[in-house]
Amino acid sequence: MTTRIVNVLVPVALDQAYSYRVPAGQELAPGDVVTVPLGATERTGVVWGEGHPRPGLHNKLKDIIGKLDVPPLKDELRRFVDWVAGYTLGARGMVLRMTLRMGEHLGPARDRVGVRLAGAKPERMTKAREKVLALLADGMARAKSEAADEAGVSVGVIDGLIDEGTLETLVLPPEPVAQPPNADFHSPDFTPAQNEAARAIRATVAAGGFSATLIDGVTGSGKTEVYFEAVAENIRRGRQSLILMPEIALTAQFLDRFAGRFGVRPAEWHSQLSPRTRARTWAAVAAGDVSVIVGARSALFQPYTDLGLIIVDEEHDPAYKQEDGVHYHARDMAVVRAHEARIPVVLASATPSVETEVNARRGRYKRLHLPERFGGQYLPVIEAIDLRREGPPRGKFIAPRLAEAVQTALERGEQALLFLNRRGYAPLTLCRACGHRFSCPNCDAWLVDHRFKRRLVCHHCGFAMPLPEKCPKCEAAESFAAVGPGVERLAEEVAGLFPDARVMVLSSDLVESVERLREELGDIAEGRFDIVIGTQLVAKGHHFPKLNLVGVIDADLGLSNGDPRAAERTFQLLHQVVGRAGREAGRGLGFLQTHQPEHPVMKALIAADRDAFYDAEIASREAAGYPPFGRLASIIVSGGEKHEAESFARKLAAAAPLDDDARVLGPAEAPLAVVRGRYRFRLLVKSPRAFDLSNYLRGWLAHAPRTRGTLKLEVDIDPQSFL
DNA sequence: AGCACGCCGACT
DNA sequence: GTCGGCGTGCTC
Repeated sequence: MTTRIVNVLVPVALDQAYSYRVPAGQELAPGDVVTVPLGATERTGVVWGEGHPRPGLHNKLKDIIGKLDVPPLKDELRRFVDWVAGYTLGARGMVLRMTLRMGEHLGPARDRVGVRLAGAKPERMTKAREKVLALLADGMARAKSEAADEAGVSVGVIDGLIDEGTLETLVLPPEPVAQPPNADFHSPDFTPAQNEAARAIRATVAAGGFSATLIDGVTGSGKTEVYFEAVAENIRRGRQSLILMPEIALTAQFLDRFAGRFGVRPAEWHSQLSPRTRARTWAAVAAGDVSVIVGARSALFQPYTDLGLIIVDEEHDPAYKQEDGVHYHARDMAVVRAHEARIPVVLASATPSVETEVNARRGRYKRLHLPERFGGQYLPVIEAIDLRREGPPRGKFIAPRLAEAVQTALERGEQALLFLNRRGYAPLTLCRACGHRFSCPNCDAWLVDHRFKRRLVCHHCGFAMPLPEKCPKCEAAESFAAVGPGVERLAEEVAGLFPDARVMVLSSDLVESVERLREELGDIAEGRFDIVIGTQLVAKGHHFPKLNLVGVIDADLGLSNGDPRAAERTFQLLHQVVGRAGREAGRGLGFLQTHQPEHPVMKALIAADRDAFYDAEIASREAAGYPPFGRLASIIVSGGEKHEAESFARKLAAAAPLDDDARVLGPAEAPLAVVRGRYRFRLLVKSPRAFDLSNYLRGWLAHAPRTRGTLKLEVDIDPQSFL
């Protein structure tokens, strides 16, 4: 009898599935999760298909060790893994790894100890014991810790009652990861526009099959409530729903909103889950016990048994792009997965990505437009402050007109937000005597002065040093000058202008913990601060009812870096930030301090003419052949030695196959030429939209020289940033 | 990605 | 003389 051979994909950096012998009597099918020997260790892998005996490999074949007691990965998911690997040029094993990140110990869940009344009265009665007995009088079993909590006593009391025989213990079934949501728990009051959108999206879900829908509406227009209707419809049909969010937007506030609509909180999936919860959630998703999961991008790779709907909230958010390991864009892959599974995908945004906007304009995506804010929420009036004509005094960063507006807000007892997307005190420190500039020893970047922490810090590698007494070059004392503003410096200026105002500075490096940040945001919402100074941390999340004024200190900040998405990013970020003004009072005011008020981004924001921005941006992308009108890939070659990295990048470029449709640009020094002591060179590949760029790159790299030593090569299809 | 193997510098 | 640094190459 010949032994059966199967191919098993292991979650390591291998593109190939390896062949293993199936022990006699072992039943295996594609998708089964198995343990196999690999090198010196054992790994968990997935049966990817039938294997065939290959000469020369005979005596190398090892036996499958065993099969795990979890549901097999669906064909649909395996195809998705293959597709993502093929598209991104990542090793298939590394893509599979994302679906198997479920915690190592998938074994049976730890027993939960429950208690219930057994009968016998305790010899000694105490207040605490009375409380426990009263609670358990109904005869129902409860988890030990729950019973203690609810009775308001310590577990010691429970243990005492168990010892006396008053209570008995039993093994409780494991607690479900999430309770089943109720599609009809609460029916929201909708405006006519929302009603129409909700009706349309329910119909889309009911129709089934692949479709892509953009829910397009400003913050406060009820996008979430509308896509909840899609989720509700999908729940009624008994299928699983995935709601993707940028990690940072996955807040308690959102989970509560979900609970308000569906009666229970959804299951969560993100990087901060404990290993145990991770494993249980994975198993529950694979078993079909979870109906709705809300998660960050990695939730896309979960082993759903019957996924019926994917929502991508804030679809334009740059956080959807994974920049390390397998480079993938979760929004794009969500569309692919939906297509693969033949289910609807819903994208939601107030400022869609240009890609999505183009798809909506061309009718490839259905657009559901939610035109206005509801519940007394209004859009702010936006004005530019032309820094060439009415800029602040030298060394200051708040223009007189903005300062006046802040003063007015304070007099009215309202809040003001000053937005500056730059951490620290000043982005550059130089010596006035000799011109020496402090730069990072490991990176091609200036050291940022962080006065609160009394350090000069590199934002790319984390290098930090105290500011020396004297200039390290010319030894001049007291000669340092801070150049440019950061939020800390802005706080100093604000303290000088408005000495009585209560000021809060919010910046990621000043955040101690997520809970602390939540408290601080809560404090702001409740009006315990007058002026908030913040980086992009303040752009999303909490709603501040008393905030009516937003001042953008440097609206041009993101525009200058030669990145093809700079304008889009800036528009999205500033739109979100100024949109925070006046959501309740209806007299929101936003100021953009800019050197280029005629820039399409500024003009569109000021005129509240979003379409004007998209028109201009789409036209310029089309003219340049940039996405979505063409394809783009970047290859970063890096190495510890500059010459070595550069010459390898040149050899790589020289090895590029000739093709009329593929243009290879570079190598050029990457915009961040040195990071963490590694020299970086970048190649860009441009092609028409219809060209299979992934395949071209695969062919190229297969015959390109191999990296040696410290050299590293990173391929990024659809790069989102050129850094 | 792990992990072992292997070849050069400072130490119980 | 060995311990251990991490560069290189392999994993059915």
